[in-house]
Amino acid sequence: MGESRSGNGSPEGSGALVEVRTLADLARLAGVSAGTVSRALAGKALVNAETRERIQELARQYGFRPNQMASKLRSRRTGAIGVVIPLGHEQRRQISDPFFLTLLGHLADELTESGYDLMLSRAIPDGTADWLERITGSGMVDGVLVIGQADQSAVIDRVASSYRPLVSWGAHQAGQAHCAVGTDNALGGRLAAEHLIACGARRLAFLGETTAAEIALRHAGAAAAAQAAGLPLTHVPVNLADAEMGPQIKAALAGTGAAHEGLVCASDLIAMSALRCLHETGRAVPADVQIVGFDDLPLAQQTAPPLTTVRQEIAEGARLMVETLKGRIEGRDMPGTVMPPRLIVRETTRH
Amino acid sequence: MGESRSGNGSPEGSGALVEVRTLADLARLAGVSAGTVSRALAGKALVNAETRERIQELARQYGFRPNQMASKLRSRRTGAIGVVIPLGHEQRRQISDPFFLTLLGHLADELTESGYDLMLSRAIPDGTADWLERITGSGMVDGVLVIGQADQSAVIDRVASSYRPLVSWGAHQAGQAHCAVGTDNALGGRLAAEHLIACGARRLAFLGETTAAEIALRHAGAAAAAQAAGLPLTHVPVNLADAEMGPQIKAALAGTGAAHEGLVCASDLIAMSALRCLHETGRAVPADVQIVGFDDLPLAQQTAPPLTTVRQEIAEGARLMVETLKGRIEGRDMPGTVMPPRLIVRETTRH
DNA sequence: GTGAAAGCGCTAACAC
DNA sequence: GTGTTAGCGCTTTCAC
Repeated sequence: MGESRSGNGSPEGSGALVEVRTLADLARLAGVSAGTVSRALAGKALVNAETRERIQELARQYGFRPNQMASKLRSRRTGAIGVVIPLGHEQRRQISDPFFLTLLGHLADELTESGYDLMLSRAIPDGTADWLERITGSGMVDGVLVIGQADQSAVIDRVASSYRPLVSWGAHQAGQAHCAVGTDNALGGRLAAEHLIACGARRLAFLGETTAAEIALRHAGAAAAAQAAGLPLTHVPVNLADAEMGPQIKAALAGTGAAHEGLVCASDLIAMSALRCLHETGRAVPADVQIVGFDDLPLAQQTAPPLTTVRQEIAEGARLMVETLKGRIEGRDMPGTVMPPRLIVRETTRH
Repeated sequence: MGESRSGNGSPEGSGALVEVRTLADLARLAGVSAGTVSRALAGKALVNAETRERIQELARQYGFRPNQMASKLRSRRTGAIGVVIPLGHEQRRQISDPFFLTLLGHLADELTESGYDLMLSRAIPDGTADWLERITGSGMVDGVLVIGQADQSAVIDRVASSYRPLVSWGAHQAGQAHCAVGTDNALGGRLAAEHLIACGARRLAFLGETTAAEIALRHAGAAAAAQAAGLPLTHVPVNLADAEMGPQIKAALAGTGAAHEGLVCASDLIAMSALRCLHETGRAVPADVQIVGFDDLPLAQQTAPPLTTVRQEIAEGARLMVETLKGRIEGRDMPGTVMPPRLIVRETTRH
């Protein structure tokens, strides 16, 4: 149910009440066949310019738009891209991560630009692993973008092995079968830790849970840098998705005997939380504790003090994802991309 | 182009390579008719339980999923809701407002919960006013949710007059024809200003551009409260969508001869910017200047000091929007809702 | 340049 | 219970 038509079915300035919902209706009005109307509305060249104009004008008057379902069924092209956010088990049933949301915004822009509609799905991988197939196999989309792999890399791999037009945002791991666009997370983690070390921090901690591959790589990079410098790096697995990060962070920071002087945060959001915890417990940033975030979301500039962070090129990443996907839809075998991260030095480190 | 099937077309553990893409294919395999397969897969009761199981098992083996396009065309029910974000002229071509993104996340949750897909469109109302009709009239969605009216209230009104299943987030204005869910913005603005006044602020300013009706109402509410108290309220029309809010705010605050003591901000984002500007220019919050935000986004708790703000119930609003839309899809004439705002006192005011 | 006809893959009457 | 039939509204050969 639910009317799916706009327009009141009457031509402007006329009292006639002809319902025109189909090509055939309009064809009758124009005195041509449905085929001609179809061609005219599609702007095909084979139609007499004058008839085409007339038909288009008529369509405008009656507010007629061809039914997309029928069109897509017939032409076997949906013009839509599925965008899926797999929510790992650790997360609440809520799309709220500002990084994903920002990426989503950019994807919406890129897809619209390319003439695609965007079908958004929130997937909760609960037991049965067909959350992705439900989208790839629905016949509703020409391709799929997966925002973040969470802990579902295996599922994505499996599906991608037989469904080509799929690109994910995330990490590249050894043996990974699916096409991904993302940042060099290990390098990012290393940059962050090295910067802290260069700024004089000696006791380091990494804040963030490492079930997602991306975060694990950031941690590994930071750990490598710490080891190279012969310094300790504590791992504090705070949960990203949670509003109650504060208590976790405080507990963790208080728990260790030694006060940490340098915090590598798995995301800007965690960094903001840490910033606030330190503020509340009376420790000065960057004088007592130095902090580096990850992502460089717009809000990283708005914190007080502004956040030193490892930038991911989100807009560029969105562009690449869509470009790569379009290539794959056309049958080309586009590779993934690893983008270099960039350290943005602001005021939470003593540079 | 673009394969839209997953599965490799062969049953698990068998070498057979039968392509099963249609109901007819599966019907042949199962030795029944297409109609029966359709009923079995839809879980209809009229099918022999045993045949149903067998068919479903077969479908699973071959990774078969009925084509949604065909299904929807035939059943005249799309199972999708269009979500549109009209970007007013003042904004960049980018969905980035964290309030909208947060609302979008909640809408995605609610719609998924109700079994609907979500078709996201970014609409740029450029000249021709058919950005909404393109969605309502496409036959692709059972209903439409509009996130924010921007300066397009007239267009939404016009479309809504003949397209019933439409609900927007935003303001209720006199003479408004479309169904909206939103907060009592004038009351919110009043609460903010009254609180500042009660906390001792005497020179007030409202930060935010008022082309969108919601913001205009917040301003009006604040202005009314100021007038009732016999106090001045300067209007500083900073642009919401812009990363360069900082300079605008600084210029505006520096420009006026008198230093403002109380800032009513049109959004939490503007409040964060103001917070930072004041920090940079060495004015203490809340000692010198007090600030009230609007929205109560999660990040309002993360600022230093945490933001006093006027809370909008975003999750509840999303739930209401979907509930209202579902009613309208079923033909009921659901009214809109005005939700009460709530002042959340944190640390940017001297309560 | 235009019309007629044949489906796209599915669902829903209607028979049996 | 299940098969058969007739479309959903459009696009696209194929004639003319």
